[in-house]
Amino acid sequence: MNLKQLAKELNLSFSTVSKALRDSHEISAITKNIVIEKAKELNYQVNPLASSFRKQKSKTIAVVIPEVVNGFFGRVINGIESIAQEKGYHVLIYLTHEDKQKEVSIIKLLQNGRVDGIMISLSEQTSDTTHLEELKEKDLPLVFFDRIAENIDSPKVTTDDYNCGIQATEHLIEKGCKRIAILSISQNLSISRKRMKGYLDTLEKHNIKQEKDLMISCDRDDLNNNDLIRKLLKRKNRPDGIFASVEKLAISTYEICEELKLKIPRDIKIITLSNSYMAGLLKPSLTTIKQPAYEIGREAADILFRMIEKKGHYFLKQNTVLNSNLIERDSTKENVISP
Amino acid sequence: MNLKQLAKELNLSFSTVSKALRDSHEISAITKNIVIEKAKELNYQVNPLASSFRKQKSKTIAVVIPEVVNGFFGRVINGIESIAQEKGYHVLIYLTHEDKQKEVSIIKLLQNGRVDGIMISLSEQTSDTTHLEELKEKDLPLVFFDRIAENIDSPKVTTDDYNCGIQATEHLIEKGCKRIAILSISQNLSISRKRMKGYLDTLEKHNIKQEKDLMISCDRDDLNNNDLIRKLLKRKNRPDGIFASVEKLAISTYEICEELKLKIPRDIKIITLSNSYMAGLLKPSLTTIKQPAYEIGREAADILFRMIEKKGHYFLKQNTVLNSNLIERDSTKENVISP
DNA sequence: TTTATTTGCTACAACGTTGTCGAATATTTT
DNA sequence: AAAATATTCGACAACGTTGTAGCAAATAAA
Repeated sequence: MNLKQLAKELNLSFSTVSKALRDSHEISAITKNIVIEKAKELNYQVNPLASSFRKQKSKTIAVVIPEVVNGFFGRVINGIESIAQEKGYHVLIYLTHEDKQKEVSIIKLLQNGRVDGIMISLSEQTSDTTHLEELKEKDLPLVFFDRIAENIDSPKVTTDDYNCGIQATEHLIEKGCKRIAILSISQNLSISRKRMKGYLDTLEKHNIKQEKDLMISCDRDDLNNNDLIRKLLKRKNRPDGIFASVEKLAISTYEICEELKLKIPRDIKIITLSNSYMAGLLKPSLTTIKQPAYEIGREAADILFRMIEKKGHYFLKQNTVLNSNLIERDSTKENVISP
Repeated sequence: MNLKQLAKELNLSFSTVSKALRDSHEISAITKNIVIEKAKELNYQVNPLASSFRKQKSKTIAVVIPEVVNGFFGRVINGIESIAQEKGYHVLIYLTHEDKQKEVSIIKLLQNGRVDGIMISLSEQTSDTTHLEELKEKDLPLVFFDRIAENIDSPKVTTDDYNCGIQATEHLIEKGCKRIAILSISQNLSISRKRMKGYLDTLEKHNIKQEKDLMISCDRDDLNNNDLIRKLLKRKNRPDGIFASVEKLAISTYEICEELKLKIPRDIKIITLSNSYMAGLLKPSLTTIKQPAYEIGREAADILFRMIEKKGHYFLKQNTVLNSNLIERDSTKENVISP
């Protein structure tokens, strides 16, 4: 059932029918009604492939993320999808698995009109961003969230990463930690650098020596990460506080502490960024900094649609920063000093 | 840059160029090379909207799921995406949020060629399935996973839900439970009914009385679920074992046990279906039945692509069942009888 | 009444690609 | 050498929709 057939049924030209269905002012209310009724009766729906092709608009956006089995990105997708559904857009998902090469080829794939806009959170391997600059040249709307590329003029939605670094470190110091390690992900990522800077600045503020040995750079290789953490905790001069910049590193730390018979929070305190609804039920319950993931998704999607539809305000240099909040639990409980 | 322009650059007809790029046998190896080189040089890529339209194939599939902030569905998407990327397909995500009406309208949206195939896991409100039967009529390939519609002849990929029900119940009985409650989700879902049947059959096998009061039907309203669980655990004759058919209900139970000062596993033992990598670190660690979510995604996607491309074998009545496995942890530890 | 203007509809040309068919060579077979 | 067949390419018509231009008829203004 297409326009032509529907038009024949109605004894109208197919352009009249097309316009009637799109509520054009050129068509009288009477004919519009007749057409709409008939369309409903015959269950006519526009062919989205033809329509997209003609208009060179796909009504589709792409979400490019490192992974999806992750409370944070899951919630972001939720936020994005909620706005997309409101606006009648479709959402394509692409996973980079933290692989720069995959990210590049995905972006290549998206350059030719398949999508009207792109939302991306960079892979941790991404330092060079020429593949994204090409998008800008093609005028394809682009919004970054969380893992942004600072050098590209596209709207960005992030959390207050620098402040997270400060909060986490301050919290550990407050709870009595003297030697604080940071488990960070790739320094390619600005969020990582900012969290690190928050950590470093806070140490400095408290006159705590910065030690390279306490700054562990992890990546997507979980086994290797575990080795690094194990080595860290096995050292005679091991840290008494750990700031894990992502949840999975905190979980690994928990496991290794168990393995090494280290008691949390007695021997070592842990704080992490996390969105898990299970954090409070861990053994011990895990102090977290919770990011507003759903809101990030909604906000970023909202901006993207404004860009696509070229209405409403947005600025290319816009950087929307949403606040995270610290939820104190047992993993950073102060040690009671026995008399 | 389109075919016509590229052809002009090459002094060839655009149909020749089109064929050369698609490696047609009609074109000589020499011209193919020339064309391919030029295309690379000028960075030509086919317009996917035009190509899709012409072929009436979008190279896109839809994944319709209740939610995404969930270890299970996240992993399934991972599996789906991995196959899709191999095959050069794109993946659209739609969330129903357990809302039947949303599911229906999403399915309506997908009926007109926007996607080449659909994978779905039903919302818990879905009992009537006429919206899915319409898809069958339109010959749109459809594969169910996990939450299937038994009455529709489309390939299905599930786990051994009946067996899960048996395993979980047997495990609790083995650990000394006498009064076992089941927290199940909507009985609309066959997985739910099967798990229930496994539970009931196992009780019968052990001559344990089935009590309606111990069968709690939960839904997407978390607050209401919590009330139901709270009521269950506050009863003087409260259960000593709980089989939660989904993870979030186990987590709620943990929280309510804490609230009511019930000790797990001493006062009450808990087992649940879950894919969380944090289960082992909960307080106490949570005994789980782990579903092969990633494999479900891969298997279901594989079948869908066979259907779409009409090659390889598949049967409409095919029901692929993958096995889950029980991971015993502390939440179901046997009580030691003090002398 | 005549001339503008508006209203309501139709005709038609895109959009960029793909597949069919036919034509011109080139190659093989008789 | 002629005929049959293969190879290689070009012309062209779709695919279903949308937007522009045009053309009547109806209404308003002169």
